[in-house]
Amino acid sequence: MAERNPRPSSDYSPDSDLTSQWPNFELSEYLEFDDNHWLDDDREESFASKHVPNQVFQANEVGDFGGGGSNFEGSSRTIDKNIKGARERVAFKTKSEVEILNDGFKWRKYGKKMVKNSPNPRNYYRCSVEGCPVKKRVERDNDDSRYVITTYEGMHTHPSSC
DNA sequence: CGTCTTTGACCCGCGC
DNA sequence: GCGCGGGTCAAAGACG
Repeated sequence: MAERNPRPSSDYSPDSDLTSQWPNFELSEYLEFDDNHWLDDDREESFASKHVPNQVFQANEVGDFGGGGSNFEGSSRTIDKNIKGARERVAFKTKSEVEILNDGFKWRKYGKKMVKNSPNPRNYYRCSVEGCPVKKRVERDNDDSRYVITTYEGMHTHPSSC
């Protein structure tokens, strides 16, 4: 475990470099967190009405995830609108070999935990930028280890670059 | 040198 | 009241 991922440290080009790392990852499912009803009891049927049916995002799209816009709320769909608190939760089921999906932000791992429901450990990431209350939870699917479930919590209060 | 990673332990909340 | 689970923080170490 000497090296992790070819991750851009300070400045990277969300054009060619990213393409090198992320040729194209398949966003299998897009979960929306409002209350707490996600793949919990009914699973797919629960979010089947709002999930993205096998949408393939190009590397450019990934860069636009956080680089172009601000957060997912203005880039994807209506994540907020009537959230009672201030902790937006968005979960993405991504098909990728690595769990460190580069969304244009720098994340610092602050904890790892083994969940009983999955043979895979759950990783906790936090935005390296001070003042950014954004937290990320990465967990591998217990059914399909080739899928990674990334849960974003909070909103970025700073631009990913510039 | 600075930054990030890793593991363990601790704490809190909830359930029974 | 106790137990379990989940989540977070901290320190040390390693690497670029």
